[in-house]
Parts: sequence; structure tokens; C-alpha cells
Amino acid sequence: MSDLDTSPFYITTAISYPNGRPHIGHAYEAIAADVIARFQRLQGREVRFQTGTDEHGLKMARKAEEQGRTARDLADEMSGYFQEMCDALNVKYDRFIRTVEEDHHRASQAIWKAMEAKGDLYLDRYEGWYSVRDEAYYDESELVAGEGEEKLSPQGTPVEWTVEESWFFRLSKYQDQLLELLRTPGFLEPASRRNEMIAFVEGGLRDLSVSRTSFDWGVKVPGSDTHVMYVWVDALTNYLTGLGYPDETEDYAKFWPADLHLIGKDIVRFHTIYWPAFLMSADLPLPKHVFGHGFLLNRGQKESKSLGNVTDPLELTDNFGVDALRYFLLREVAFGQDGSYSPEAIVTRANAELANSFGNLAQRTLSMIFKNMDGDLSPYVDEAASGVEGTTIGVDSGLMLSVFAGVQSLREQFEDLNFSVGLERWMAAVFACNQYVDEQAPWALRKEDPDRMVAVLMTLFRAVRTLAIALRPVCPTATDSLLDQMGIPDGERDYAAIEDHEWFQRLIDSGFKLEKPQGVFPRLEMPEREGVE
RNA sequence: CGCGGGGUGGAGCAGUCCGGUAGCUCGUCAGGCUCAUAACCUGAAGGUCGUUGGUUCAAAUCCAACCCCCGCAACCA
Repeated sequence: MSDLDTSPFYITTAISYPNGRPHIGHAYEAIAADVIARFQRLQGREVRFQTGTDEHGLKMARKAEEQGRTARDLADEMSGYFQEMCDALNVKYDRFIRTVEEDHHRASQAIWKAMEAKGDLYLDRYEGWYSVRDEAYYDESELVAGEGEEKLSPQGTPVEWTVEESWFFRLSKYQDQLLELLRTPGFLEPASRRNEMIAFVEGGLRDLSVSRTSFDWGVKVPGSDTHVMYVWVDALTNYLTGLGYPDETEDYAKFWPADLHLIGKDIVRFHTIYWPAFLMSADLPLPKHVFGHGFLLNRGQKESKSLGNVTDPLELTDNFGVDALRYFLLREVAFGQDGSYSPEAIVTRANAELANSFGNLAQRTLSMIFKNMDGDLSPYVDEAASGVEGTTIGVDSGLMLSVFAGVQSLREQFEDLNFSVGLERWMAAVFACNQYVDEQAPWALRKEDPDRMVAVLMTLFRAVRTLAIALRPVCPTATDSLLDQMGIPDGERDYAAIEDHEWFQRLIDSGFKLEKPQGVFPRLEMPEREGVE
């Protein structure tokens, strides 16, 4: 590409609150981030990818207490499940951060001190109607009447008038700067979230309570030992911790500000208002891009414990395989919007596109080379222009042009996080290949015109290799297995290699010989259904 | 008058910001091929783009009103 960008690229997921096991939503975000990370690596950028768990706060403390163990003990166990999930999903992070870690406490306290030095933190009293169950304060006007004189929260939980000493952050001071930031094209996507946040800020910002005294499971406020930081101050700082902040490390210099915070649509406010405000206060550069993805719905319904339709991501990988699951999630759902999934949808999509279209294309191609050319690769001559008026290239070159166009389109769309569109364009190139196979009918050429058969099969070999490389971010295991079979060296599987014109001749010269090909995208079957209504 | 998302051929979706022959996958029907993972290829049927009104030479797309569905307590992206 003419505009090859080799600058460092830092991507993060939100860190997960591990008071429950990972669910499909965590898997979705982790997979999307991993695909982006792998994609940018193939584009030639030096990527740093961070994910992790956010382990402080009252809910974790309370849950540990219920179980008669320390919060740290609970956190260790729960965080482990998230790491296991990443492994199972082939999510290759550079740092899995845990907010209980010492360096994170140090970073959080450092940013706190920076905000304090700026004069943006002040001690005051927080008073209001507090619901212990909801962990939230409510305005008098929000309360509803219960039985008798009792006042209840909007959720019907008991509230009591509570006065708590708290540190406050001067959020209101940054209102204008935040508006300017939110209006900056590209900072927050998709656009629907942007409008929402702008409206929120225009409605006026109140200073933010940023410490708690009612529990101690958190990062201590410097010089104020009875306070722990509000969990978001601590949590958001993880993005800096992972780079070594507050030390001026090489990583920090290279990767901050982050290129992309990938988060769920429910926490856009924290990432595009609070977090930038904290950074402005601490005189630190702001992240370049925040993207709030949608939620995954189980057959159109939100997953919840009460509905009993919670899906364990590991069950999905067991049933369908990691590559198929990753492909499905990116292909099926328009990134940024909510999407729906079901076992049927996964099986249908994976079979139609990965197994039948691309997998079968690779298999029929390699199989014919194995059987009819003894597994040897060979130089060939492109068919000349067909003589049809206006045609300047032959069908072989024409096919390769279609393939390159599809791959180029995938790259452009992935750069903009339009994964489903990118994969659709990639599929169009796969279709073109299958059509070419049918039209050229190499099985007939075997006797009629062996030289043409060689040209057709070698063209297909090149096409399959190109398509496989393009798909690597999404289906890393299967594509690498395929590229292994095709003799493509490890170091020649990035996007620059697609534009290398010498690779085919090098491979021939190396004397590479195909073994009997093994399919890498198996057809899936519906898993046994149990307990289904 | 709380906030947000959505209503496009049988199913699931894209397209809506920047109006201009309604696109994709699955499914259905007909035909072709037999190299390949019972896979592949071609063609066809099928939509007044939620309703009504407006702007315009032209509206799925812009404006207004209305109808319907789904989230917004907890676990939770």
C-alpha cells in the first residue's frame, strides 16, 4: 500500500469486573480486540494489546465476605477464569492486567496526585438518599413512596439518608473541553453514541464523587487512608499502568496515547467523559479513538441469569471451534450495533462460508494439484487476452485481480472496524474463485490441454494463499494450518507478503511438494440440544 | 411528553450521515458440473423499504406526526 503505516498501535479492551464468570459479551469484545490487534500486526504495525480484570469495589468485597474468604482470594480465582477464556479463544494479549497488582496501585495513586496537584480534587461531604442494595445515591425527586411513610428507590429498594465524606473531582471545569473533544470526528464511534454523550455534557456536568469510605477493597487515596478510590478512577487508569506509568518507560513513550479503547456501549460515558477529563487534569494525552460496540443477544433476547439463557463462551468453542466462532461473530454482526446469535446461525454461517465456500475451494484446489501434478508446483503462462473486444487481460489475471480487490477491500473495511463488510468482500473473492474453477473445469483440461490445467491450478494456488493470509486475523488457527500445507513460510504471511511478486517462484525453486491435503474448515453439525423448550 | 435501539422479499441483515435503477447471506424452485468437505456453478420466483402527510424533477434515505417491538433493577460487554 502506498500509505503504509508502521507506527505503533495500542489497543485495549475494557477490563472485566469478575464477580461472575465470563459470558458471551466478554468473549465478543476480547475476540474483536484480538482480531484488530492481529490485523494491525499484519498491516505492519507494532501492536500492543491489553486486557484484564477490574477487581476492586464493594461488590467483590461483599461477595468474598459471603463466601467467607478474602477479597483477594476471590479475585485470584475469578480473574483466572477470564485468563482461561482468552486462552480458549485464541486471544493473544501482551498484558493481562489485574487492578490488584502493585504497579496498578502505584499508577492510580500517581494520576490521583497529578489531579490533586492541579487543584481538581477537593474533600466534601456527599449526602443524599442512599440505597445499599443499589450502591447508589438518589435524588429526592427520584424516590417513590413505599408502604406507609417509607421511601424507596426507583428500583423499589430501601433508602436511607446518608452522609459520607468523599473526595470530589471538578468534572464541571472540563465541560467545554469535553464538548470540543466529543465533537471531534473520529474520537467516539459509532456516531449514535456520540450524539448521546454530547447531549449528556450539554445537559451540564456535576462534580464527581471519586472516593468511598464505606469499604476498603480498593486503591487507597494518597494521604487519606480511610478513603479508597471510586472504582472508575482506579479502573480507567489501567490503560496507563500497563505501559509503566508513571515511569517514563519506552512502552509509554511508544504507545501512549492509546489508538483505540474498545468497550461496550454501556460504559461509553466513563470512557469519553470521565476518562478524558481525568487525563486533561493530569496533563496527559487523550486516547485517539473510543469505539462502543453493541451487545450480543441470544436469539434476540438479552442474556441474563434470570432468563436462564446465559451462554458459556467455552461451550461455544467446544461445539463449533474457535475459528468458526470468531468468524461468525465478526461476519454476522454489524460492529457497533447489537447482534443476535444462535447455534443454528453459527452452524449455517460457518458451513456456508468457511466450510463450503472457502474450505472446499482450498481442498479442491490442493487436491487436484496433489493428484494431477504429483503435488509439484510449476511455472505457468497466463492465458492471453481472450480476444473479446475491450478485454486486455486473460481470465487467470482477471481472477487474481478480483482476489486482490477483495483482499484490499477487507483491509480497508477492517481499518474502519467494518468487519462484516470486509468479510463480505472477501467472500465475494472466494465466490469468484469457485466460479473460475467451474468455468475452467481443470478436470476436463487434464486430458485436453494439460498446460492450461497447470495454469488454472497454479492460479488457484496463488489465489487461495492470498485469501488465507487475508483471513488470518479472524481464523488464525485454520489459516495457518492451510498455509503450512501450502508451504508458505512463517515469515511470509503478513499483508506485505501479499504484494510480494516473487514468492511463488521462490516456493517453486525451494522444491516444495504438497502432501495429501487435509481440510481445515470442517463442516459443523448442530450440537445435541438439551433442556430446550 | 424520561433515555436509547429497531421496524427493508419466507428468515436474518446491509444500505439511511452525503436523496437518483433496492443489495447480501440463508431458505425455495429450475438447470449445470462431478475436481472437491453430499460440497461447487448458473438462472428464477419473491419487497408499495412500519403508517400517514410534507419537501423535491426524484425519498428506504431529508422533515413532521403517529403505530408497533426491544433494552434502560440485579448478574452484565
